[in-house]
Amino acid sequence: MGYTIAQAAEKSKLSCYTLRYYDKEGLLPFIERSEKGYREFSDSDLEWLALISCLKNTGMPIKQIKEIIELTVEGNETLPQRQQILVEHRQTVLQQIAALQKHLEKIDCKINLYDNAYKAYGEGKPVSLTGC
Amino acid sequence: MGYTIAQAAEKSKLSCYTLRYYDKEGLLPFIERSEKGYREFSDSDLEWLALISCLKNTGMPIKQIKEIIELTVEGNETLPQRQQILVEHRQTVLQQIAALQKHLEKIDCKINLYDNAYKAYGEGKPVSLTGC
DNA sequence: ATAAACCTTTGAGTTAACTCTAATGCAATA
DNA sequence: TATTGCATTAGAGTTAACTCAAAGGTTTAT
Repeated sequence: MGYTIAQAAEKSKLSCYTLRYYDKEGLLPFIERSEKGYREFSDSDLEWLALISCLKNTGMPIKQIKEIIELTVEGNETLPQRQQILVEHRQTVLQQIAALQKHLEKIDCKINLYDNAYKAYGEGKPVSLTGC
Repeated sequence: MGYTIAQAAEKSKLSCYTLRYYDKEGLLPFIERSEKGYREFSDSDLEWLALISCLKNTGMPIKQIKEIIELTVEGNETLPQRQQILVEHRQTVLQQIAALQKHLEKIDCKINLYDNAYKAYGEGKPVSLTGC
């Protein structure tokens, strides 16, 4: 019978609104409909949603996610292209992690600076916040 | 004399539009003005911009960045509050990195799966994309 | 059988963070 | 001194990704 949209929303941790929006944007062409037009989500649909969430949460725009879906619909000949998109996206994720780590260093340095500055302030010495 | 907005934009790698927008939003209360009303950015202003960019690029909303600026304007008594905001933000950055690393694992796993799937497809065997 | 709780669609509204346009003024140069 | 290029402002427009409201049909429980 499949899951209702509310059940799929709960399992995927997305809202019903978001699921309908994704459907409207062409991200869910594989979802079945009941006689009366209700969406019926299968377990494999939920796996797709997990991949979509993964890509979205790593900054892939919905338009590019849609490209992968469209290639998937075309069939197995497109497996290399789909993989290529993932390989390129993998690189951007690595870059995001590296950037965050660099930013983290700066934040850590600032936190230290604030410690020193507050001590200096308490002792009536000149307070400096520069250095990182 | 200080830097013009175009020079500050170049150095900070932000656009003039963005700098004016940040000013309008209250993120740059320390910027001086020339007689004729032109902004004059100092080196210390550029350091502030670097911190603002760091916080923005780690997902801090402009409203919260503004809070830090406002505390700074209040004086040295607010050093502990400002530090506290950074300490809490540090935690969110750690969580972002952890989340990205988890997503990266899934992407890596999918890339592998596509390899196997394409081989199976080439050999006329059943193609499966499930498993991660 | 009727109310409550689902589902549907279309299309409008929201939010953040820009991004640009228009009108205007100042500055540097041929 | 006229043109070119940079500066200013207010306010409108853009974009992505939702988020919701309205109007209606379906299902479930009393």
